Amino acid sequence: MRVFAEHGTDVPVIDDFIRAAGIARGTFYTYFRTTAELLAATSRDLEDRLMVGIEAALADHTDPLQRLATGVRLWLRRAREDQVLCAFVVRSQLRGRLVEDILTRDLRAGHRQGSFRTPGIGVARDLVVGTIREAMARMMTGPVSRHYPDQVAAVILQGLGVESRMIRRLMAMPVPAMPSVLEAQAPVHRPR
Amino acid sequence: MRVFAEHGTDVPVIDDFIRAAGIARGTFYTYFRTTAELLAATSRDLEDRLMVGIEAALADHTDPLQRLATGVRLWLRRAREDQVLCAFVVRSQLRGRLVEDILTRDLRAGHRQGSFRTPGIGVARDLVVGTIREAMARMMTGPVSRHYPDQVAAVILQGLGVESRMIRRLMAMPVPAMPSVLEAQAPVHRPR
Amino acid sequence: MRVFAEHGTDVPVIDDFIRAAGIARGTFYTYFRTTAELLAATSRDLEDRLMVGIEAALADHTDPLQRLATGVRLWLRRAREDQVLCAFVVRSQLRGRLVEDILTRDLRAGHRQGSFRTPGIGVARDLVVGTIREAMARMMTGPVSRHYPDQVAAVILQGLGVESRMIRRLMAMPVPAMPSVLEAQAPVHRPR
Amino acid sequence: MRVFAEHGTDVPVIDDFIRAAGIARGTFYTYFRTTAELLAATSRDLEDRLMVGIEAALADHTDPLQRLATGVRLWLRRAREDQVLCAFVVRSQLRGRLVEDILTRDLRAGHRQGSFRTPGIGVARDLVVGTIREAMARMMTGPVSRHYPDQVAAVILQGLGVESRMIRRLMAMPVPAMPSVLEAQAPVHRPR
DNA sequence: TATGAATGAGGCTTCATTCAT
DNA sequence: TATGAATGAAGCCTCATTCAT
Repeated sequence: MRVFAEHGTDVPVIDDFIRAAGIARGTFYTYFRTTAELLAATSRDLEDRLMVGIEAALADHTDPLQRLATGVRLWLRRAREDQVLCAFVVRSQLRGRLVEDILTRDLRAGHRQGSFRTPGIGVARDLVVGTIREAMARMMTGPVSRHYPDQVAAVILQGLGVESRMIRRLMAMPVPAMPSVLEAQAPVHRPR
Repeated sequence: MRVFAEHGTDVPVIDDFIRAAGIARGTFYTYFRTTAELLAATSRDLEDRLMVGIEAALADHTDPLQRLATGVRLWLRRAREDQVLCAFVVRSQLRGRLVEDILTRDLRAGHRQGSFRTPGIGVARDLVVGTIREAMARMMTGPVSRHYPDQVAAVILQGLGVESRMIRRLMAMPVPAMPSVLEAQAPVHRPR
Repeated sequence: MRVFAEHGTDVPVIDDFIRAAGIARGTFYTYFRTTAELLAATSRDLEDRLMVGIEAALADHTDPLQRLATGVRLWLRRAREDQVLCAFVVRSQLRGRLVEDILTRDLRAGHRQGSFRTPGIGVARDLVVGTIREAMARMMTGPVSRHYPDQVAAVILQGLGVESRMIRRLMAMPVPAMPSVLEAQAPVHRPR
Repeated sequence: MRVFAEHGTDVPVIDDFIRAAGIARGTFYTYFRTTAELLAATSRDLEDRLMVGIEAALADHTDPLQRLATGVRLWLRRAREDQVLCAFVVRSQLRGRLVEDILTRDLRAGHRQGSFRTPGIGVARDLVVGTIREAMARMMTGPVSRHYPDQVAAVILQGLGVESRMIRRLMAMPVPAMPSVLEAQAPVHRPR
């Protein structure tokens, strides 16, 4: 993830990975055929870790509005602490399946119960995903205010049609802790 | 632009351009030193055409809210008609200076006069840029409803804190025509 | 043998053998240092089986003309039943010592007693070996008539100067059975 | 041709060719994608030169027996003077279309008019091709007697059923000169 | 004696860049 | 100013070989 993130416009080459991993050229090919394949595996791994962690933290919440508000705040706070994560997500055009599924489900539920008011689910999703991505692009290039994550979450909710008073109340709530232990639980990659 | 747009993850190579342009290898170097230089020139050209066109259409408007609403609608309508444009912008991470300057100016002005209510200009800008970019990513991959551009514009305005009634009024207004003649006026690139 | 035979122009690699044999990479090196060494062992093994079998079938014959006629017929009949054998011999440029020795001895003896009339032993050997090889190349690529082996044997004898009447008589003789048991007796390869 | 011929068991690598040709690595790929492609082109070129030369020398002859006898003698004499040619043909398993076509035509015609007596055209062809190839394999490894080419031609004709007296008469005839100028007329290879 | 992950030398291929015409 | 063959640096990939288990 770090190698992918650190490389700017130019695509990282296999040499970068083997140097970072401290392995031999040939060893790379025992596990991946191309860097694209490695990118896919890394994305999947990242999504697994991050989204599973957030889901665990949201275990108690059932209200879609609260779930979404808390989920976005958790994601952005986590992102703010990790420029590498931001760079990776921004560069890799990550659109994890798990992210899409959970987000869409909550948007739909919130729409049904009248928490969100947008011209459709798709548009709502584009607002959420696009704004978060742009926020990560900003956090990737430099430090931001401690309040930035919640400010972004607030405009997102505002864009979804949530009332100002409710937004203020949601932002006043404490965010649950993300089980950091999950960070270590990297799924083992099976050699090809 | 088409060559840049059509290339997915992998960066296009000089060969792609000379084949598309029907010129000889050496001729490329009469005009550009690298593909990065060509990309910069293409971006600048695109920005010139698009933003100058929108500015021209907004000539009459002075109210920042109206300017922003109309500008976003024009941009998205134009984008909807041109998948290549969308792909190019999404892929090239284009952040034109002109776009940033005009957008920031209008956001600031609108904020000052109370039209927008967000926790800051930066957050507002991230919402606008991120959502538009995501919308273009969607339009890049397939056709969308005729109403999609205005729906996206509506949630953006909602995210900026504009009242629903006002949004409806703005969306009901006709968009001015973009001087299509500009499309043809590709600024001539001077050989280096 | 099958792996060597199936590979066309390109040389087979160790991976091909371990896959075919169902053994691990490292196990190969317990028995052979290189694929060339394996090829040599395979050739020797093949020669042992084939030539020893033919010699056994020729045990009763002492007349060099009859020995040669019968030996060639046996070889070609055996080859006709086994495309893999043909491919292996054609591809490996096999020139077994045993084959050369026995063939040369019979040609010389037949020459001395006036059965063969050629400008020399070497030329005779080239005719026999070259034609048999070419016949195997033909049988390697597809099925041939049941009579093909004997037809090839006939032109070879004709090339050696044997009279037509004698050729007909030789071809009318039944070929002795090759002790098929030998087929199974693969000499055990001693680990290095 | 020289590079292909000089390499023994091991396949020549692109480096061998660029060194022999005195060109840069990349230049190779302007003309050929693989060494196999180069081999094919070289074979075609060789066949063109050699067979066209022999055909020119046979221009006066119409009798299939005389054509075949002279053609084989010319081929073998030419081969005797050029170990590189021999090595190349033996190694490349060359079976040029032109060779096959002309040979088959003459064998068929000779068969029809009773000059050849073999159990079939295919068998006759295998005898001719196989024996010539084996002769070239011999000439490839070392020098042979001045008479060797004609001796080989003689056993081939004998194998085709030509009478001894006739063979002697044919071998006594002088061989026509092969237009050596053709050697220089290498067909130009078009870049891919 | 079998295993198979790790190794790195050797060969392959692309592609930006030059330059004589 | 256009052309396109030639160039060679840079990165890719295979595969023979080792070695700890």
